[in-house]
Amino acid sequence: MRTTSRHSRTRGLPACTRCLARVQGVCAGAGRNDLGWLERNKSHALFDKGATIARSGSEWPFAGTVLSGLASLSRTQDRGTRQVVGLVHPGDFLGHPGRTTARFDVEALTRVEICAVPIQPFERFLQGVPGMQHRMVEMTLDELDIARAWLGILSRRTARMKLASLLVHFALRQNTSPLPGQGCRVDMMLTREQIADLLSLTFETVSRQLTLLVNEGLLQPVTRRVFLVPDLQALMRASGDDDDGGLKP
Amino acid sequence: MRTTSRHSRTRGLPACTRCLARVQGVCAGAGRNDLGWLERNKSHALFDKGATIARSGSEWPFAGTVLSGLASLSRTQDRGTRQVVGLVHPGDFLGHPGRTTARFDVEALTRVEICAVPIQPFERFLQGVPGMQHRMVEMTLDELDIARAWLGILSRRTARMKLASLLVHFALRQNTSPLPGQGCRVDMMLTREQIADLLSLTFETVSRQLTLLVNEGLLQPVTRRVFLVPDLQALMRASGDDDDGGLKP
DNA sequence: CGAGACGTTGAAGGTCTTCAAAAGCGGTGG
DNA sequence: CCACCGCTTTTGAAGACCTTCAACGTCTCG
Repeated sequence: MRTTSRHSRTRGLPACTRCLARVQGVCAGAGRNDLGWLERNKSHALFDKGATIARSGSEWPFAGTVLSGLASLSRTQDRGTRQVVGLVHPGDFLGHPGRTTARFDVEALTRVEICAVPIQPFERFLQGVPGMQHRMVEMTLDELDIARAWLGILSRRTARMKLASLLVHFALRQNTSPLPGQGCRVDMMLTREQIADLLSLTFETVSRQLTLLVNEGLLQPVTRRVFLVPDLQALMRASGDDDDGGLKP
Repeated sequence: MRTTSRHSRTRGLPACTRCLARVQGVCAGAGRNDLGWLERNKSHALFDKGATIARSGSEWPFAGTVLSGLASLSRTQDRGTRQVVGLVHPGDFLGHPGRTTARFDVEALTRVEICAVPIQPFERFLQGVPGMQHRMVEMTLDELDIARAWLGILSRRTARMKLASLLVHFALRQNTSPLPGQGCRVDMMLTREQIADLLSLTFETVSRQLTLLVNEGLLQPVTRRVFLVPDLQALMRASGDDDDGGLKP
């Protein structure tokens, strides 16, 4: 298995104009002319599952947008124990303006595909495009909101609630407009062990709670990591105080 | 008990030049001349314990720095349940540039004293002072780091570890330079119930774990909410994987 | 002092973890 | 193709941990 990353110039990358980052990512702040600069300077970075994308304390290798896969931001505590403090989904941006060193380890939880621009040219580029500068600030604020939303997941009291919250989180990230009452698809992309890691649980508990949710009809297994959610509202209810899952008269 | 806030013009406020915000807060980005503007426009806001400082979705009433007390940022879930997503300590800033509505409820956990500036004049002021603009971005990034550090506390597996983490968090915020091997003082400022709320535990568990930590000599009670930490390193060890509390041979 | 909020302690029960075993799935090579 | 291997997932049983319900101290302030 490859554990290193491969960079390749632009090859295989979608044109900026049809990239998802154009709509929701950094590039939403770029004008049409600026896109040309990005188009010329971007390159493709691939990371295999388990690869380290950035290490806490060391320099950010690049600024970039995740195109596919899933990465985790984690802190390594004093001794060995690792704590995940956030997830990076497709469309999310990696790197911060004015901050050259990483504050957290970034690890590829699955195979990860990134559209990357070398950090220094990007910084200089930012100076000249006020729209993108402003966009970067906005994105930092968004990131803050996301970190706090993530807190809301982790701080749930029971394993059931944590898991339901995480499923909802993935569902909302993967389904652009989940209609209420409409079913939707959720790809966890992770092993039970990785999920357990995220939620500070054991993989056995994750497995048990998942089968419970399936038995209750809140989930339908498609593959082992992909589920159908028949009723997202119901799942959201299960992620909160849900003692009345056993309906009270 | 008063539940509303009182604003009073500058009276009782320390001069900007000797304010802690000058060193570590927003104002660290301000020049000497800019301080004059702040000095003229700042006012004093007092909130009693339990008072709402800002409500999610509604407009920020002001931009300001907390001078004393402790406030919580919390999300109100779909139904009733409230989840704390962060703490605001003295020296911390409230409000965001370019974002006029609050994303979270801000509640005074104790009596809170704030040095406030009306939001619109402050926004205009920011435009003219590049140093402070930059400082605001930095502070947002810091806030992000703090939110993620907070995640590290909440995601601890056992009540003992959560509590130890929170104690360390407070210790580091309240003691500017805690020397290793040196004792330090921690003021929790909160009731057992509020602590339990923060950590998603019950107040009984908090009480029990605190007495355990005291019995082990990791804490010495000063008052019910103030403790002496004889060995901060030891407490930090207790906040991680600490099975060897029962020393292994 | 008496009331009310805050804090401690005990016992029973539920949830999660730990240790252990076995089954399912995906590859590789004979 | 199938046997085999490693990794993932499920399931079971025992025990640790946390919560719940309840009673009792303690502190503070009118």
